[in-house]
Amino acid sequence: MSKKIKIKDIAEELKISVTTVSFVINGKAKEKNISQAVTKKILDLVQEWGYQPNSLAKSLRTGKSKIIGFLVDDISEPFFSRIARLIDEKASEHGYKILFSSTRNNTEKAKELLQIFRDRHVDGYVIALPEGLESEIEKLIKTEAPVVLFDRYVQGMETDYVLTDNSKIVFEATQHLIDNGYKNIGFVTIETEQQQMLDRLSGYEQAVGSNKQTSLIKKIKYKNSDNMIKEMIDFFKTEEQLDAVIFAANYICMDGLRTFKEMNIKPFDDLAVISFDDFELLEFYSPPITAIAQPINDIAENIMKTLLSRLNNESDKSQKKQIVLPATLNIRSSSLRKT
Amino acid sequence: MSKKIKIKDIAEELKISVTTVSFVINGKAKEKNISQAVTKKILDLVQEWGYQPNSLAKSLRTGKSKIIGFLVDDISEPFFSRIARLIDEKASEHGYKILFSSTRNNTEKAKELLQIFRDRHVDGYVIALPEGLESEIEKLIKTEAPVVLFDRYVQGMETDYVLTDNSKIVFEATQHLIDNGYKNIGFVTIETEQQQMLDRLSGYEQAVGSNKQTSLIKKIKYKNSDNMIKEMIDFFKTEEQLDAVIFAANYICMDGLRTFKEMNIKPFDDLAVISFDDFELLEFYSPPITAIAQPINDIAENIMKTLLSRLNNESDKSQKKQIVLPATLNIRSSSLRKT
DNA sequence: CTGAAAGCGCTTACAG
DNA sequence: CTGAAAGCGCTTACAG
Repeated sequence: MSKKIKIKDIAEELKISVTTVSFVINGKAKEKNISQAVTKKILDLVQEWGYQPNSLAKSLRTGKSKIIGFLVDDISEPFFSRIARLIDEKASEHGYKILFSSTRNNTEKAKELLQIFRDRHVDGYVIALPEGLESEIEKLIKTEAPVVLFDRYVQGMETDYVLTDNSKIVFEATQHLIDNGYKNIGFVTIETEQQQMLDRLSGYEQAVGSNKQTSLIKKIKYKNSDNMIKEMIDFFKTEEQLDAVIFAANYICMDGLRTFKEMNIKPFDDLAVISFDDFELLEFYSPPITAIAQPINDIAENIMKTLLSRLNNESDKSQKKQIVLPATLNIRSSSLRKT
Repeated sequence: MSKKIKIKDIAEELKISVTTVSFVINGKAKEKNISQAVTKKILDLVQEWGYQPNSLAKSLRTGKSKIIGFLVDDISEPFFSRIARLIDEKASEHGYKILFSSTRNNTEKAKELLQIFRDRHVDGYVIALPEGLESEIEKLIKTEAPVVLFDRYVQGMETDYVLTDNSKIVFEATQHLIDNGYKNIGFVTIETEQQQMLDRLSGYEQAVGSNKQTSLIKKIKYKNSDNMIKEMIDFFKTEEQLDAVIFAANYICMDGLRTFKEMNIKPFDDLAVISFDDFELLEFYSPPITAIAQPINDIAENIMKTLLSRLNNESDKSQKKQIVLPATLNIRSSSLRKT
């Protein structure tokens, strides 16, 4: 293996100073008035030897690590892993890499991770805010490092974030059911303070309310699948009049479908169904299930646009960017009008 | 925000040398015969001030970054993102973090990424080998940094790896179909040199061969979904005698299901089906589809066990660890015997 | 038992 | 136009 080449080696070989080499490598040849001849000589040798600056030393000196910390509940959730991929692509284009970790709904762990990220001098953060971490994040935001939140937010928190317009699209989804003649629409969500979940709920409530229908809400304490299913069976048994149901998130819908299996409920025939979050399964289910699709590409793009402009100091720091993106309702058979 | 504390600050406050502070912080108090009193004084102040060593400086000095590079085709593929989560968990327990990137089937990009990882001095690598990167990886392996491959491998390559026993489980799956009376079993795979795909194919061929059945293999050049579907339609139309089919991977099965939709083929009724890789959709499909499940937990565990033992120099470097784990056949309705 | 000092590989203010 | 040197914050061989 070729021994690691240092800037000093280049300088010595060419009998010039490391300063000059450093300037040229960092593209400051023009600015620093380095002669064409010297510049070329350096670049050629760099090429020939395949010199790569030691990024650790660079980071230590400049205080920039070119690393972005990505913090979510669980990287294996499709929504998060897709965002991860897209963000990584964009980041790579700009010389950044992503350090990720999953908090697994554990506040203590999340705090630790934040500490580790800080300790490793990540240049910026992309975070789906876990519950209970609000004050830590507030502290973090006061730091120099830019922070972009997504998916979750806290009302009144002054920071950059990128969200889906949860309340609006759930309003539309509910209205779609109402328009198709459904009169007893249930809404299954979890017991939580997470603002995005509350927004989804409020979209439902507004639609139901403005149509003078009764709201039928089931809030389940999220522990595990078994518990979710038990609670849902209970809900579906109690509320016999139900003719439609909206599941407020991916994992809730999954457990909803498990419940259907258990209770032998057939979407559309027995109950109209809409899922928040679209995933492949819904398309292939029989009948195919109507779903709200979050604009994953747009979300990732806006996260990175915001973050990069912060990292490059292109935007006014005191002016926070708060972006709310529209979602789409993918209408399939499960929510059609009964004829 | 509190100014970042350095080791020097601690030393000055306590009127001792940084050497002593460094020894204590790194748990070498005993070894270096630092007095109890001094040790306690230091530890208390570290606690009080919340001192965290600058990991960049530490890395530069020691040459260890405590970062593991994770390289896969696409982090958003469920198989990979699940492995990512599990690996991150284990790594975190040992003070390591994961830097990830997706190669997106782009050899050039993969090479770049490897270079970046090297440049960032990652301590170890976990890689699902992309095609065309064999020689790069060989080079990497000769380096000091430990490399653990998973999912993919190259025959004859001397390295640590963790694999699923592809050929055996596909043999079993094929045999299962044969035992259930199927006589014209097709196998849909992609045109590739990837060893794990060839192993799956060979499992099929052995089973079919040893039962004196004819092999019906469709190798599709992987470009995109549309192309896959087109080719599959072609295959299913040509091979009319087909009474069962095995899809050699997750994404092939997805396109297979799309093809079924297009052609109005119903699994089991029209064609017995088995998928390599189990995912939620298959369980909910009607009828539920039999699938080969890779032992994700075991894979992740073995990757990290191997990697950590290398990182700690606990195992003989010349002795490579090659682990092959058994998979499971989850039998569902799509492959049952026709009565 | 403890400390002064070199060095990891860079960048950059300063000097000429 | 170019260079000598300080310094980022650590660790550790060496000295006492």
